[in-house]
Amino acid sequence: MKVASVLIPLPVPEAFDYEVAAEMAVERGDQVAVPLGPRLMRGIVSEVRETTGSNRRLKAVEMVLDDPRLPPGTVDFVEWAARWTLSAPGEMASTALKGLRAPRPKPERRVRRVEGREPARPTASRTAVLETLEGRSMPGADLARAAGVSSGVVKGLVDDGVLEVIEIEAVAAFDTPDPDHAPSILNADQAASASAIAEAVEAGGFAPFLLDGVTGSGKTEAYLEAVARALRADPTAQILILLPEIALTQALIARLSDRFGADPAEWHSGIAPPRRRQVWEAVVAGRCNIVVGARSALFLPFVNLKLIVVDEEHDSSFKQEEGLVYHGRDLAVARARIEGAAVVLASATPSLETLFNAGQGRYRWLKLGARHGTAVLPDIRLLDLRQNPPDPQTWLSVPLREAIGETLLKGEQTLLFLNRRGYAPVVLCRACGHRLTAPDTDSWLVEHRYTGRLVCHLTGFSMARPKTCPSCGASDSLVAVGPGVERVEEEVRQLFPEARTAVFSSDTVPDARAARALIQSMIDGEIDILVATQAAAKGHNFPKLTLVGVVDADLGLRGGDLRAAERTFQLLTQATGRAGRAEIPGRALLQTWTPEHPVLRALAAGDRDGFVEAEMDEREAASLPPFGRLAALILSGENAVAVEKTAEALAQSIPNAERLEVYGPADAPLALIRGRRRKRLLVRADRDVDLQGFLRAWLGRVKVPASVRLTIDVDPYSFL
DNA sequence: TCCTCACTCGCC
DNA sequence: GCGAGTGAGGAT
Repeated sequence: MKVASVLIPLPVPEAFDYEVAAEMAVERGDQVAVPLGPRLMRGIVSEVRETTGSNRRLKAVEMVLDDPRLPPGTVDFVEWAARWTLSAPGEMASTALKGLRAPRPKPERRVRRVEGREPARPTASRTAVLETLEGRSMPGADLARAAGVSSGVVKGLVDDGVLEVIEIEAVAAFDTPDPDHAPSILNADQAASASAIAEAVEAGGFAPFLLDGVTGSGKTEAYLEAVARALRADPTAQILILLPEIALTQALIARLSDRFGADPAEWHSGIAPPRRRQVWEAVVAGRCNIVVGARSALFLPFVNLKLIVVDEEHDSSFKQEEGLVYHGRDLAVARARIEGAAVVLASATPSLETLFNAGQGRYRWLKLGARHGTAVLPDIRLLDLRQNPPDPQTWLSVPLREAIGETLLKGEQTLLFLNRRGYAPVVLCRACGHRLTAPDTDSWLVEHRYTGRLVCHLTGFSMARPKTCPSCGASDSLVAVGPGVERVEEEVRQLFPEARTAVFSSDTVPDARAARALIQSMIDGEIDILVATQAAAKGHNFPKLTLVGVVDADLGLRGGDLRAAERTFQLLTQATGRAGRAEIPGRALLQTWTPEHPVLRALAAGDRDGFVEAEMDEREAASLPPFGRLAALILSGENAVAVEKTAEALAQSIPNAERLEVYGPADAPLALIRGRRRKRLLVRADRDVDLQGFLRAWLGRVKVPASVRLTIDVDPYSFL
């Protein structure tokens, strides 16, 4: 008997077996319809085998669906990713079918001439229509407009049988990229890096690289040259370029279009579903060479994947925290290994994990030298707020104000960086000290003056600012505490009323189009002072920007997060790297209360190696990543007792293991979100311990009731 | 004694 | 994810 294992998009731990009728041709990767209980479900065949029968009576595969078969590498990858993240393989598999959810784009209806038919009554309008059409076909409405007649005339000709309506299936054409369209002139470092990558692609097989170069050193040109050479060697090669954020895709797509004379395919959650379907079908058919996308593009059904680039690889946006929990960078390396492809992790501030792998020789380390052209790294200085404290209720110290004024006088631009949305991060009552929070949630409400509302950044809850304190009832007692970008902009406008200011945050820039518009007006010099969250710290190039002021360089160094120092270093490096990218040298001023902090000292000295060395030593001493591995278990539920009991049950059944410890259960830092109690356990293991195996054994011993949700986060980034 | 509702389990 | 099965508690 022939049996197929089928991955079904449900939270079940394994594939289900189905009998395959003798005459039915089924292969691994096929999409099939299978009965499950009373329903029919779409599934993906993970294995087909001959058996002599089984204990269990199997249902039969209903039919093989007409949709494309997933390539073997895609199925391997999905199964590996499910094992790695301890998630249901069928759910992981269904992410590889995301492109098929939408209907195909509607076929276009056009009219064309029917051979040999003439209008019975050739009026002037009808003749005009037929002359406009000539031998072509076009949409009826367009034809009527072009001929200067109403659409009724065209319809009349169709009714007469002179014209006929045809439907044209919209098969998206992806132009073939031309590797020789507009090559860049590379410096020696760039050329050497591009060659190393290209040679690995041509040789075939898994080859991981770290492409390491400061902002402006030309990483993009280097990897695009490698892409060009890969395409020259194999015109059917497929290349995936991953970016941490959708907002960055447009700029890269424009560069790819310039370089290759063809638009790459774009893939992320912002793309309309019918278009996604076109991209998905083109990728699986090998009709599309280059895809630029967010982390979900890793699950596309590539048939000849040769190279993956993970740009800004250190960016924690690659970590998906909701639904399936995975890290796009780590999965990119895994996919490359499975497909036998090259993978390039590119960054000016690589993650410690990647630096560790490069240092150990697991990744080839490609270094790019100085900035392109004449631009030099900005002069970075710390402003000690203990010596220059800002006035009460203001956040800009005198030296920073003076620097902004000088920059303004010279007609150059300033970026003030503060990684805090809204007007004020906390609203509290002066009468009773109560801090306003969202209902049933432990996180503070942030005041937004533009919208006049108090917003919870965690749950999205918002409310009008109350007149009286909800806790003690005092009136006019609520005060906004601390600065957000809106409040800093208010201060700037008071100090420099003549300056043109703008705020760049996810509130003022809700989508990619708005981001592009704001970035363009910055480039065009229509803004003098831009106050921005991290949304503007990444990847953009502002030629007239010469001053970057970091309002609160200590933000992010507080708190016990494993990666707090690393993240701060990366963010501030990116932010200060915005200054002076063109002809004019730039400077960066960092306001801090702790100028002696090693991260800030390393930053001011431009000493990345010094920072990395110090941070690596600390991690090694504590056996934390990259020297050890972590996994977090988060239990949550509305029933606090059930959550508590489950956490206790887990703590009671920890399997024996060497070189591995379990911490907790403890209240999660945000112990209450949307009325759900949260408990957390943390596992630390040495690098060579089978962490996933341990977790599987552990979870096999404990029954988690349906009222409690268990989230497993292997290699966690967020410690909430 | 019957009915409702919340929860649990299996689905191949 | 969904439907069938189960058992406790309430109204009749």
